[in-house]
Amino acid sequence: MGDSTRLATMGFALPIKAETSDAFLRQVHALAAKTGTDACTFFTGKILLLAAVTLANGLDYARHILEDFTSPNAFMFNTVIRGFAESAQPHLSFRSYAQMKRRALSPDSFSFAFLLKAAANSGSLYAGAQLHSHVTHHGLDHHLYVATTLVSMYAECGCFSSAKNAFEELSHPNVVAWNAVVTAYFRSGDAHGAGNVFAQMPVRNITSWNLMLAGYIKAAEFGEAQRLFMEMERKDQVSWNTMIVGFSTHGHFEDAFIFFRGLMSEGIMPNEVSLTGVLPACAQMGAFESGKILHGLIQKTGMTSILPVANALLDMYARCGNIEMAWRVFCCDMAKKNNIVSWTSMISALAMQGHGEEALKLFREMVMVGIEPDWIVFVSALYACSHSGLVEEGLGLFRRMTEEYGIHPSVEHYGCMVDLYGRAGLLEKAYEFILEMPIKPNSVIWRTLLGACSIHGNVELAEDVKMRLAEFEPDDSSDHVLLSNAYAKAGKWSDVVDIRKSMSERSLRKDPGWSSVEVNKVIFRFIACEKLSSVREEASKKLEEIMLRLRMEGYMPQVANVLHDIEEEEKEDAVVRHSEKLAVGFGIARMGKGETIRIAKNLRICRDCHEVMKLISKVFEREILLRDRSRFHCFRDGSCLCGDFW
DNA sequence: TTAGGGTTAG
Repeated sequence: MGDSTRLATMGFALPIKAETSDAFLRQVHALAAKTGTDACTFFTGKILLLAAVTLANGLDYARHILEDFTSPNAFMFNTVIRGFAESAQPHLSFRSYAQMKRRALSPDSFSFAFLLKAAANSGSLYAGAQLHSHVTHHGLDHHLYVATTLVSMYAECGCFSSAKNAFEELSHPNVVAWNAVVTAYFRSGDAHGAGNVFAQMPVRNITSWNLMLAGYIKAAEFGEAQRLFMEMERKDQVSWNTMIVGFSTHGHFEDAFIFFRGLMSEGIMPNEVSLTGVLPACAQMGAFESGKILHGLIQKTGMTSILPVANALLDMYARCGNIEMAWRVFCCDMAKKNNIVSWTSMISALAMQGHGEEALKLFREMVMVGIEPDWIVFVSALYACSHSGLVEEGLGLFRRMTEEYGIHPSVEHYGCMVDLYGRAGLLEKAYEFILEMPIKPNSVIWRTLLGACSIHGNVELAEDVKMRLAEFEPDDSSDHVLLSNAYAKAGKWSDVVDIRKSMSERSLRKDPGWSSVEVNKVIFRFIACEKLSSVREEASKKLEEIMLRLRMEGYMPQVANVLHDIEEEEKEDAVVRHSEKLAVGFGIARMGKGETIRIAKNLRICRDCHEVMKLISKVFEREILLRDRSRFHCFRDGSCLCGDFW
């Protein structure tokens, strides 16, 4: 067989999703040029397709091949248009389309399917509407595939009425077109309308059901999603994954676990989507033991080399406070290449434990190995600085972010800077910084400063900031609490009482705080004001015992003098029954002495709880690892590794 | 040899 025949045959044999190396493809192409095989549109078309789909810089390569080609056909252009449509720069598809027209080639239904996808992916209604008129001009607006893509494009670009019109153009829509219009309803925020269309559908397939699940969950209609899920005669892996991911991302972690177990008990093997769904639930809840079991499963199924899975695993260990295991995942599997997500998780992990210097070292290492920092990793690096009191380093980093990397600071970066000054006690600097910000400060920025005022007891500034915050959300209870903490820190008890009273009168309550603790691989979550249950009773009883013992050791609650004027009921909710105290009580009741009590909390720990945890660790000889909204606290022998800086 | 609808990490 001659070279040219062999190469042409290869054109047929090369599978599209093949793992192809850049060198191999270029070699094949060069050989083809020598033998004249590259004149074959079929062969070169396939090369273009392979380059566009599988190579890192394949699109530019493909475009160059196409430019040099004497007589390209529509297929070749479609391939490159498709490649760009799915890339990070979908608008480049339009350039290839222009080139196609310059070469006097007529776009077909395939071209428009890809081009409309490009318009959808770039969110450009302008481009989409223009393409629509080209579609009409070519008489393709009733084409099933093109019209379906039109529906999706308009929905994606936020133009619901046009999406509906495009659908109504179809005299015989098939199930895919129906599905597209249901998705369009959800996109427009009309879950009820989507439900009506779903009810009218002449035929449904499993995807119709699955997109209803996803739509209801995105609309926070969890009950509807559950009801539909129960009604489904057949559930595939996507159905289960939709529930796991959906419930997990909306903070319903227990439900995410239930669906994950449901998937397993159906005999379906969890895939990377199931795991990237359930691992964040473990991470948020601090479910270390459950996370370890998942790690075993991941190793057994060879998924450690799948980067999103490895990164979710790394983040789980980081958020469960096990930095050693996080390191192990970060370093171990040589088959996977850590990307910026892995580095960011590792940097945050170190920062959360107060290892600011090490976090910054890792950041520098990341830059050294050639990873271009993005805005998120800068948030983590700045967070590392603020949590370890590294003011100069933080300032330098903030400057370099713009000067060297051209990243314009977002409100998150400004927040870190305010925190950096604020925690370090440079409150006036923080205040000036906010006033000089080129973007309008939001409530988070002001609340960060208010938090710093409360730590340092600067009442005057706290009052000013509180006034500014009232413009945003006057009824936000956390602002009142922060101001009252500032008064407390400054010893102004009567002001504390006034605030608490006014909160009580206006029935402002704190966000329900929760804390979770893992006992024997089972997670127990305690919520501040929930009704009595047997578990809660057990925790409360133990807590009373513990507090009695602590009082005997000389502990005085920091709130005793704060709350003397407050209604009895209010006292109940207050510091005495903070959820982290219940969690630790439950941990002591149920766990053996040598076991670390791991607690995760959704809000920041208060000073009183921090003191109590320190005492418990000493009096009861327990190690307590507590992750709050801000960082990790590790209580051992009567002190915390955070050194009371948080 | 190319297509339309549903689930994926910081």
